[in-house]
Amino acid sequence: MTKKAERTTAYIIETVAPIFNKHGYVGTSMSDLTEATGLTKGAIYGNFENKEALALSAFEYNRNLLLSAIDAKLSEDDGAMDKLFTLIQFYKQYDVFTLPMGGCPILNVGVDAQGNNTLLSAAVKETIKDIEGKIALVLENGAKSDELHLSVPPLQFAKQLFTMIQGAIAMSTITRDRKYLINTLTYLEHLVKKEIKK
Amino acid sequence: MTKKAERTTAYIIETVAPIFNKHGYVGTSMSDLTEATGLTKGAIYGNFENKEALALSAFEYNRNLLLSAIDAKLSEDDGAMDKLFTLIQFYKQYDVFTLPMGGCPILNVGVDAQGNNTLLSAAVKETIKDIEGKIALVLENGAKSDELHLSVPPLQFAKQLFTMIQGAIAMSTITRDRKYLINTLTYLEHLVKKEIKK
DNA sequence: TGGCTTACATACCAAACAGTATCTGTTTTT
DNA sequence: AAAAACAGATACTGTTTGGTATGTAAGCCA
Repeated sequence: MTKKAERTTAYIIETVAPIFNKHGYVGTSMSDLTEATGLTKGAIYGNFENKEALALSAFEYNRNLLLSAIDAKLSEDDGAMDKLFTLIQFYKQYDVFTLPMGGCPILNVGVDAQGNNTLLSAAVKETIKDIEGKIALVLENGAKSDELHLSVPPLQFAKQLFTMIQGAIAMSTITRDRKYLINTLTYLEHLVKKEIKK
Repeated sequence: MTKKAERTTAYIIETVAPIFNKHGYVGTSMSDLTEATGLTKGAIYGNFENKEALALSAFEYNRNLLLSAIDAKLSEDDGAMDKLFTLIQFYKQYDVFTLPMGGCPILNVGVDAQGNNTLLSAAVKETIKDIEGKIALVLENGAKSDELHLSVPPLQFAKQLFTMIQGAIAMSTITRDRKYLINTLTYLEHLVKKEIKK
């Protein structure tokens, strides 16, 4: 059986992650967290060195949820083209997927931590690199198996695609209008088809 | 001659705008602002009702800088196509343009105020609508004069274009890598050419 | 230049901030 | 079941927060 503290640590992270993601690092106070968890500061500081370490763990938790979901989607189908379309389909619902974690962690933490918090913004950068790598891998395999053709290197195409997706995410979170997400990803679907399908 | 307080008010806004934009609303303390301006809280609260009103004025200041720059770029050329390319060229340098104001106000304030601050996030939404409208107008005129053809309504195309631009801005600010900006806008240049040029 | 007005500084407020030392009750191990 | 280890609550630290009442000096107009 897991030790008491381990369960508490996990519970704190789960509870706290959406709050940090929604209100930002400075926008989240320790008393917000004690209120949400029903625990005291003694309990939280017993499990985490300080506020920053907790925020970092919270981001990593959200990030893992996201990366796992992407991995799951990318392993649903066999063909590279199908993998891409499934991913696009996933991002069409990205707003409802990220709702329980308080929005897109990449956008929220990335913008929030920009400049102010080295650790957090490094973690976000790493996450972006991860996702771009996953997409690039799909493209590379698709190119190797002659399923698709690329006019630019796989990683560059992956970056372009992800940039546009992230744009749709940014616009729909800022305006709270999910049409940005749906319209852009529908367009990307058609763009990918036209651009790289053999 | 302008009255003393008017000049002070203007001075405060100019000085404070990049700070709010960079560190966010809660991330900016009144003492940050007294330090930056060299003024005291008495001076600031004599010119602004409260912190929120000051932050709103600060955003509006940055927003006007941005809108004016866009207007200037869009009136440089005559043709709709040229206007679009000049705009794209402007956004290729958007990072150096927004450097003195502490980054993109739409992205920074939009994400920061999301949910937490009704006034600010409404102002951001309004700004987005403004820019999309400006782009749509160019497209509409270009379509009327048969300079370009659109498969979707002008406003929808404008929204798509702006979404992708905003994606490039988001990625380059989060990663601090201006390649996202340059590559994406170079791609958009070619996309616009292929998609709507007659 | 006198006297009124306006602009800013000083000094202060209660509340909230992150963080911690200490104590107690509960697990866990022997 | 007793001892040792640990987890979490309580109560507190000094500092900083946004905001304000009052004092003072500069600006402005007659």
